[in-house]
Amino acid sequence: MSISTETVGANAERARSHNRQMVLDRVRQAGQIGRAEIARGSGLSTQAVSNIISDLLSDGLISEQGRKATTRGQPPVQYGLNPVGGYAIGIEIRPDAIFATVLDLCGTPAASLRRTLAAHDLDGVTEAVVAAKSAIIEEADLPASKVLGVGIVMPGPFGRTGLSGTGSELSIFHDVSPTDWFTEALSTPVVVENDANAAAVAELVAGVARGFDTFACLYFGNGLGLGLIQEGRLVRGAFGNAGEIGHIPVTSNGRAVPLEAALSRLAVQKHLASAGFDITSSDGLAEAYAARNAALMTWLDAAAEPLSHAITIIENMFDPDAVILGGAMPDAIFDHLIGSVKLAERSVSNRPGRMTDRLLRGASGRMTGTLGAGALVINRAFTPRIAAVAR
Amino acid sequence: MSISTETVGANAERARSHNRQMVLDRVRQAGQIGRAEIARGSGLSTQAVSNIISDLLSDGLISEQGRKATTRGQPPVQYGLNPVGGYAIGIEIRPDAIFATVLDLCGTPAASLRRTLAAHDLDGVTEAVVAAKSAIIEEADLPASKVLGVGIVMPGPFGRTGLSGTGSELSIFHDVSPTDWFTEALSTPVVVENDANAAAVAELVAGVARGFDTFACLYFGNGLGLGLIQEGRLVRGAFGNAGEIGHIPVTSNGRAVPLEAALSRLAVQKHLASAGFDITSSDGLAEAYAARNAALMTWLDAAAEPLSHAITIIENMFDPDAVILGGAMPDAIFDHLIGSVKLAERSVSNRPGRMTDRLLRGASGRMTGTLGAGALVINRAFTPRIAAVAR
DNA sequence: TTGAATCATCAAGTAAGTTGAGTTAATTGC
DNA sequence: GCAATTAACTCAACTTACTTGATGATTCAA
Repeated sequence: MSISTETVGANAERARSHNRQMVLDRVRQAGQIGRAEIARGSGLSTQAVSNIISDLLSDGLISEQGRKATTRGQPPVQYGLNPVGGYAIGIEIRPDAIFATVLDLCGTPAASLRRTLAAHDLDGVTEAVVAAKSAIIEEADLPASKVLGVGIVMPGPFGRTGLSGTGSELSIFHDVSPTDWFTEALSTPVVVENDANAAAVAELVAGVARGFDTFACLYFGNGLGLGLIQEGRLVRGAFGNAGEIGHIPVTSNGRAVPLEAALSRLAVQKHLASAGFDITSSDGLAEAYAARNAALMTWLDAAAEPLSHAITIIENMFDPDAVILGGAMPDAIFDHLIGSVKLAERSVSNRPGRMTDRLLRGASGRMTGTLGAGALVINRAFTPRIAAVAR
Repeated sequence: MSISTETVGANAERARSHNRQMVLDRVRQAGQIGRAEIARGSGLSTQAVSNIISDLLSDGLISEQGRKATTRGQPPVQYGLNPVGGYAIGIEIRPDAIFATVLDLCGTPAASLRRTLAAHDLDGVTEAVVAAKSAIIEEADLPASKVLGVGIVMPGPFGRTGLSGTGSELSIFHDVSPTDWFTEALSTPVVVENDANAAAVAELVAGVARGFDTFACLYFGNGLGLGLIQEGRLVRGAFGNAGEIGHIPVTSNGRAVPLEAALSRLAVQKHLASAGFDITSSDGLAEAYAARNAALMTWLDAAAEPLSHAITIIENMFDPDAVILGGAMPDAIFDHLIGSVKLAERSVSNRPGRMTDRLLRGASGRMTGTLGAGALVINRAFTPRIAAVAR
């Protein structure tokens, strides 16, 4: 049952689709770019690029944006993404609610909604997801033709593993492929990932990881997850469960505990509860931090070390451009952690002449999971597909 | 200076090259396979596959191997790799010596040699590598046209990092790209990787990882490295230094030490030395193990725990098909470790219905680095290239 | 023995990229 | 100010490599 990817052959049709997505991706990465420049960078002739650009123009995915002043010669016409050329729907399934959002091509949210999740069986969840899709399409008034697909984010790990029962995973999908299931139920292209992977893609598409090729996103959900991007693609593992960093044992006060017992949203809530504070919302945490709540500050002091440990593991295992913190914590708390953590000197990431900090705060805020769901779809629209296709 | 990959456009020429490599890879993976089956699996027409097969036949890369008995219809002609259709040269640069080998298309060694390495400056090393290449070509009597390329393995990490000076890395390449340097010096296609990555590819091409898509190879060099394969490709990190697992701190006897201080070839040698045994060769270790040397057995007992810890980290971070042990340890010692290590229950890899053990011993023996150097080239010959090209 | 199923080849057709000549539009240098 | 230079862009013919559909080959099953 391992996820497997298979390389497919190239024919004219697939080559065209590949080239279209490649050109689109170059336009996105550059912001504005001309045809000749794309041709130089891609190894295609300017004529081929010209034809593809004219396709993309008539599909409304890109728009002409003036000419660029150059040193000599005819100034190249610049093209940029047309944000309203396509939309992605992102749906996040949380234990208590379903969140849905619509992102435009640039990854900017155009609408969003929240529905409490009553039933937790397969049919109930499916129905809720289908309803959320219809509702958000209606709310944003999207023509069906502009919907690129639906991204769905749910807690991992997927399938039966040794971690089953430790988190908030959806056991209703233990024996059903969620991707196949929702593709069927929604009759649309569907991408399914866990929250940490989605957060990483959100940062790649519209966050601080724009321009990065290889990075890691340490994600604070209820537990602690890790989204890994290598050469612009998700590192998913053989069964889609890579990045379960929260379950790595660390020693805390001489005892071996899972990392997420020391470093996660639940960990801080538990610590605060034991000090008599019942704080469960992000706003509550932000207020407590603003008020310099003593229990919270103690926890933050204690959290710096396991965080440093986690980052050392990530850096030495992945050699990323940077590690990004994301998820269910107020920005102020992330900033505090980033300021107080002592990064290891013995790390492959401790290199002279770095262009960015080793540790960054994500830009997607606390809705990063839902935004990430949409970002998965956007990302797929920009990813050329000859070579490997998941099956 | 980060390694960057760039997606290129598809044209007829690149599509053909992609398809050739894809077909070749399917032939390799299947052992024996017919044209129609390749067509079904690849999404190409049988006619297209037929044309490519006839190309590969006339290049001598594959051979006809009879017809397969089927239930009905004309029995398909089967094709398999022709081992003598191409050769890869693998060169491993160790601190004290240079090893070279020639592998045929199936990854079987055809010749090998060892040269002591006198000079350690850039020119000296370069000269030795160039000489090793000529010598091994002469020894194996290879026609130039059949040489697919040269794979070079050297200790990492590459470039200036926070780990500089802790291992046996080649500091002469701190400010030169080894790939560019050797491509120039050898005027052949060159692939350069560290020993752990090469070991992983060796297992993928001709070892126990044949058929795996996503796995990890824990490599005992002087230190401890990790080679990661995800969807058939190396996970290299932003700067080619992913997998430096040996530098992750672990607690041993209450002190934080790098993992490789507890678990590596140097670690066992040091432990034996402190007990009065001067054992530095693999044969020596194997003898000591056969004799149940008390100091060695103590070390092995103590090593089980850090090994278990390392595997837990790898499994939860990568969700691999399996973890493979490879490198500079006698098989008997690996087997002992595999038998004695207690794998964590709380792991994404602890799943019901597994097809393989979670922990396997590599098949390449102690020359795995050198074999891996060749395997890098073999692997590249089978990897379709539209999509991403390193630059 | 005939029909179904599958593999295989041929020849014509087609999609998509390439090539090379010619046009457009800007800067540079006299 | 004007010609030369440079670079972007377009058109039309050409090329490559895959697809399609017809035909034949080979085997098993009824």
